[in-house]
Amino acid sequence: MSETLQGPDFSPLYRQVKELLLQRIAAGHWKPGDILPSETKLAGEFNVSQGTVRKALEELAAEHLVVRHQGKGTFVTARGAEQPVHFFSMMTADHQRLPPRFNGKVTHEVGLATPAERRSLGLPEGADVVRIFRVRLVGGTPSMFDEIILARAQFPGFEQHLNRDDQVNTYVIMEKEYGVLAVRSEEWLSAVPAEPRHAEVLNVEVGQPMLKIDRVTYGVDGKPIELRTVWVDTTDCHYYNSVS
Amino acid sequence: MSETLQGPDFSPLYRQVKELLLQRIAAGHWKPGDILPSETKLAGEFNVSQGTVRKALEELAAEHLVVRHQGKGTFVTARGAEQPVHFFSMMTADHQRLPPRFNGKVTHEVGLATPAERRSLGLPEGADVVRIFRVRLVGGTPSMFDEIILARAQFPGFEQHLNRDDQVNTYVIMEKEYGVLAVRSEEWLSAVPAEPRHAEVLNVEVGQPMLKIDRVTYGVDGKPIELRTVWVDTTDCHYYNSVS
DNA sequence: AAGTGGTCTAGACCACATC
DNA sequence: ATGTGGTCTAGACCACTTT
Repeated sequence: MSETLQGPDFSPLYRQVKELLLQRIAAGHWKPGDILPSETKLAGEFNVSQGTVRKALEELAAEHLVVRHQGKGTFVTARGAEQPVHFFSMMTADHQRLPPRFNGKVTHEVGLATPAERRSLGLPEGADVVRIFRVRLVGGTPSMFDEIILARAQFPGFEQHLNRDDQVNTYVIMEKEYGVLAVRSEEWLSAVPAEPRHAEVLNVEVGQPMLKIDRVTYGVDGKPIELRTVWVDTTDCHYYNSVS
Repeated sequence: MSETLQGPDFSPLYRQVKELLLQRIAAGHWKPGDILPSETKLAGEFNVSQGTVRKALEELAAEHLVVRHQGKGTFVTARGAEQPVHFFSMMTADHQRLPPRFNGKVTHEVGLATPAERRSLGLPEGADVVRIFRVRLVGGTPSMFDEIILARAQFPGFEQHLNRDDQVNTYVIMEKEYGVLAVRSEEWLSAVPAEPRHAEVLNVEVGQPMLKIDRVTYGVDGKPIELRTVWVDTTDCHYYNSVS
């Protein structure tokens, strides 16, 4: 790595190191929760200085792909009971995080992806998707209606995992069962009238204002892995965002 | 700065440097748009290494308090036509930024702050607030209703600045007229039925779903400077958020 | 040519966790 | 005692901007 690079695809050394680490994480060489080699070892392996490896790791940490602990080491991000998914923005009225809790009735359907779904998920024509529906509870009362859309080929049998527990997080399942790490989401919010199918299960009137959240979630490689729409009765909770 | 600090209020050198720079910006020693001394000069002044100053500046840049340009220098963040406020999350239906445009009819009232307003703004009992009301246009049609609440003592005559132009940004006014830099916002979103006062000016039916955004904005010193509630008709626009 | 921030290196010492 | 990441330093060279 000592020769000078100048080509059009030039990038700083630490970014090249970051890219290599990213590829190994994406390929499952290190799995969520695994410890990475120390800065010194990585520096030796890549023939760069420890400071260069450090800068690569700091960027990965800023993107929540790894977690660093002084005295312990650097670990691939793992979600679970201890480490909740950080990109979940619903809060109770008194600004507490919402504990994940569902009513246990998960339904699903398998079908051909619509053109819009294919575009958003990057799927070829004729691909199948799984659409999963469930209801989230806030303080015991049904308040949110989830519709989750996944590529069937990427997550075969996904819906079965959701039926096993009433508080499973879909991103934890993706991680533990399919080795797919959710990294980033884009969300679009609007206010819409409650539809009959929501009124039925959420104990609201048809037409009552609901917060609608359209979300696309991306994996380590930057490709979309999930589409989700959530309809929320915001009587008892809010969507929180801190922006700087 | 060579003696070892160990006390309960210990903080790394680069954070102390950052704090000093922050204080100077907050005090108006450097104003928005001003260039800061180079890393080398700051390092000399503070008797630390250039790398330590760099780390302080990088943190300030990450928080959008300064902007760095290779070959030119480091500048205090300035908002305006060129550099729009980055924490404005409403997008048109086709994912474009909304140009700021108001209908020009700004109304306001001055009154005693309510207990809730005092708590949110950190005001003493008996303090006055100004409440400003205006309507934002999306593609020419009125779509958003703003209620802006400010401490009267901090921003005397603020409402007059809003009447001068139909596309002024309140944070630009705070910066240019009062030397107050808005740095961070917290927002809470919910869906609510349109009230009569909104229906009247936004051309919607009473009861129609509206996106309600409650926002608190903080200044350089971390103290709240503005309360705002925005009611949005999300027919033609969405609230966008990218979360990682 | 001179000055700026961006990258890279090498080495020192510290704080923290584990053995 | 050892190993980890966190801080701090000093110096080199590069890329970009302005004079």
